[in-house]
Amino acid sequence: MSNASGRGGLETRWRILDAAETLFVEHGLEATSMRMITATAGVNLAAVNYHFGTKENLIQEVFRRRLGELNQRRLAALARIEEGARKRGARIKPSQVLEAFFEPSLQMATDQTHGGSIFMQLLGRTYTEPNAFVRKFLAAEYADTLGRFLDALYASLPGVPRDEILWRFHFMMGATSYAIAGTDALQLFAGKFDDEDPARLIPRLMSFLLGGLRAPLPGFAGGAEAATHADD
Amino acid sequence: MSNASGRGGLETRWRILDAAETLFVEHGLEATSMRMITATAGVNLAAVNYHFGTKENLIQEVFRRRLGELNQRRLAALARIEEGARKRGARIKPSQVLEAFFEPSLQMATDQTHGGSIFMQLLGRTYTEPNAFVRKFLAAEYADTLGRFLDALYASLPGVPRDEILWRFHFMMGATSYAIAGTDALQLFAGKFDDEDPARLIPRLMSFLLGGLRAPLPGFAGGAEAATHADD
DNA sequence: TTAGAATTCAAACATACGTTTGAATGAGAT
DNA sequence: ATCTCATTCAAACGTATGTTTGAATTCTAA
Repeated sequence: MSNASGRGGLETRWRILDAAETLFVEHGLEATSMRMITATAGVNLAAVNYHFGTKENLIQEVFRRRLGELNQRRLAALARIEEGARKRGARIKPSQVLEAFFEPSLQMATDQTHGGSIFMQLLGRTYTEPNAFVRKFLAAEYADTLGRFLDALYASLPGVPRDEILWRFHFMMGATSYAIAGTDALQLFAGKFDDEDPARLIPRLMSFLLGGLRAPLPGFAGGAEAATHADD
Repeated sequence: MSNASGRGGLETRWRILDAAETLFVEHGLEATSMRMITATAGVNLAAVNYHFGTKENLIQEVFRRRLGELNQRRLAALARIEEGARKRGARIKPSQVLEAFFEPSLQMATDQTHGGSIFMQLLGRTYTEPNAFVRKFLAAEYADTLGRFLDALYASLPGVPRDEILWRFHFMMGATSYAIAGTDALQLFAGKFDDEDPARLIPRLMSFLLGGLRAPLPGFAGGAEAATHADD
């Protein structure tokens, strides 16, 4: 092995990852230079290339470090509700699927103590990242989790066309990304945003997402789902 | 005046604006260089600085060119429904406000003939742009329109706390941006996206947005609006 | 204590960036 | 035809980028 605890390679790696994560949120991926990162981290310029090879690899590591835990929490929550439904012999409710997917990210985003709150801002902004390699990497990193959740959602909404479910899931991810990525756009018109309790964001968004999912299908008279109406 | 029709300064300006618009969508604002723009436009490198001064000014011009028309269409639609409601002595319906705001952008985004479809992709991605000056510029450019629509939405939902309305409008903008900015994120998991008719996006999204707006308020028993009750 | 590997460091690498310059070119007006 | 002014052009400007290098330093293990 290389080094023990205090100094040495391992801490340098973490300092770089933390600095990069913060700077990526503030300035974006491309606009954040290696020199900004190493200066913020308090390490030598060459340390990034020594520990990560290239800037692209560093970006991937910044995402991988948090995304793995996030998706594991999501899949664990999904397994839990699937198990509960199996025991009761009932079908999973769509609201449960949404909660299993979106609540972990919202908790990560609003948890002050956890370092992930900065990362969730970054992730929310990066979904629409034009950079090709970042999009490819994110899509690959998400493939399994997203596929599992879509299947669960299909199963929870038997009569509803899969296209419609897919689109609505897409819309929901957009609303969530906005909610997490920052309120800058609207903050100018209503100063009430900042003094709000960030924990209230979760029920607010979940309520909105469920309403959108249950909305009547376009061109249909009936609604997308009849089962839930349980969320007070 | 300087030049007549075919060649000359005016056409150069437009070629640069069109090229920049397209490249900004593909690569992002920072990753698009002056040399890429001028090469695509088929003009000399110095032409950008000659006609627009700096790259930042060019970015602003790219947005201003389309954003003015978009917001004028929105405000015209809002004035129309306000006039109609005034004549009937009735209150404006929230769904009408949403349609007045979101439909013009969706039409611009899905209209193949209009050059604005590329721009709407750009706009959707830029809402979460980390670049400070772009965010400030966009916020200023949107201030009037957004204020007018929020007031109309408040008036259409008396009884509902303004904070909740503000948040939900924020969520709706997120869902819309995602819908417009591209389906790349989900396209990998279901190949059904591309062969869809883009015109169907409008009713799909509008239905989702209305469902989200009408969802029960978090911590309340009743719904945000009593008019619809249409789900399931 | 010493050998050896891992890590840090200052300096330089080649390349790309946005911008500026000054001469060449074009068309319109006198 | 000549003057004039807007525009185009090739070339260079200074600066910043990501990456590499080779020597100095630090830590680990024998």
